[in-house]
Amino acid sequence: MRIGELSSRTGVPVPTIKYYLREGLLPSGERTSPNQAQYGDGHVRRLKLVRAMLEVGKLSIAATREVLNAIDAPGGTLHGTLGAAQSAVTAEPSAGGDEDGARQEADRLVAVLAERRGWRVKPGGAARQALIQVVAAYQRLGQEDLLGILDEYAVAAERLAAAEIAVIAGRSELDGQVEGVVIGLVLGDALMAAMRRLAQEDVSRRAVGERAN
Amino acid sequence: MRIGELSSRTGVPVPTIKYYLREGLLPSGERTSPNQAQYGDGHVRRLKLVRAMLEVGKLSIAATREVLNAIDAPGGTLHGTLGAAQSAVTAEPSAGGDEDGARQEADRLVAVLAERRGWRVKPGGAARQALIQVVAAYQRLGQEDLLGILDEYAVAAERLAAAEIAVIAGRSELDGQVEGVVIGLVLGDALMAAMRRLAQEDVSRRAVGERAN
DNA sequence: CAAGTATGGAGACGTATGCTATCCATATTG
DNA sequence: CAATATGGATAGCATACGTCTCCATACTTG
Repeated sequence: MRIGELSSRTGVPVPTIKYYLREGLLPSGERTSPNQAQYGDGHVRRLKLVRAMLEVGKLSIAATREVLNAIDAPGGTLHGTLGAAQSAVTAEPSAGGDEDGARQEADRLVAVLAERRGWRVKPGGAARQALIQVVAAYQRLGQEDLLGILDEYAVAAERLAAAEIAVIAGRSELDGQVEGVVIGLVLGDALMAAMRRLAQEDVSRRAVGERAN
Repeated sequence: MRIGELSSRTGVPVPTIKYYLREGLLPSGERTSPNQAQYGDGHVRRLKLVRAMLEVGKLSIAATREVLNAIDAPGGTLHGTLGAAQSAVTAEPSAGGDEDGARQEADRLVAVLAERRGWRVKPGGAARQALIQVVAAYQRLGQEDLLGILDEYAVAAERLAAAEIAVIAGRSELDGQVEGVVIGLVLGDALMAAMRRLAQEDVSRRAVGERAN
């Protein structure tokens, strides 16, 4: 198929597809003449993935490109791909000062948590740094009591990660596994966020005892 | 204190504070003369909250303003404030077409889920629409099997929401409660996302049997 | 096979966002 | 009293994510 059909099959405007091609989010089609190219089902699939990461996952173009590179990297292990994708989606923490020491306190809290849960995670890893940042923010806002349920979050995260990996490990082809892990990573955030809102709405409605929402 | 001290106490540059004042993210100080104003601890507090929502919560200036308005709205119930804050942080879904019908399928799936969990949530609510969007994305990407663990997500979300509300309900002043609910909403997403990455890292490391991370 | 439309490729252009910089008259400070 | 800071307002800047315009070439439709 040519670009027009790729567009109509995915709902993505032609100029936007051209833009993605330029940005390296989509491999170019197979050239049949100097200015003609053929696209296949793989392009449709990839384009849908790109849109999902951009629109649902709210990734930037650059982050999306890095994630795709991680997926496409040949010979990577699942674990390696996940790590690469994680650092792609986790913006590093803008190196702000830490006058109040919340950063160090948070670091300690996270270390204790990891210990308690038996997590062996890289000290300098993107995921860990991100968590430290968030915990520090809670502290700076004087919301230490909310950090009391940190373990609830941890348990929830553990269970979800385990369930997700179990589903993905059950897939036959490796390609599907790699893609699944990354989709679970990127879209999973959005899924959990939406689910949390829904649950909050319900719990808060009950707590307040409001009739018929 | 004057703006300079407000700046040094929060680490936010003076021009940025001025910008926030203009954008209505921060109330202006108490004028002592035509071009002098006094800021207090409330301003420090509010400014920290603003920064946390922008940097950690990744909210836009506009969303931040709406959330603050929800917090400041007089006479709102906790439930009402949560609802207002939720629609502020949940961008509406850009009204794209749904040629493939994934949208309808997702809608049905979410309805069934809500039924199964006993959730009474607004059909047109922002949270629900967001979830439908995410579920539709999974389907469009052919990741239906990952939706098999939707209930795990739901249970996790329920537990977290309940724990959070319990902590907040235990607070004495209403102001603290309102702020807590909103912080739990905004920063909670970031917290859960970071936690998920950490757990994924650990689970994937175990699954792959890698030695010493 | 002629006329009209679509394509690939590349650069210019547009819009939104989140700050920074510059001015300036007035206040404060050393 | 000279140097610095303030508030207020306007202008400028960088980044991000597209969209528009061109153009020579290729399809395709009557």
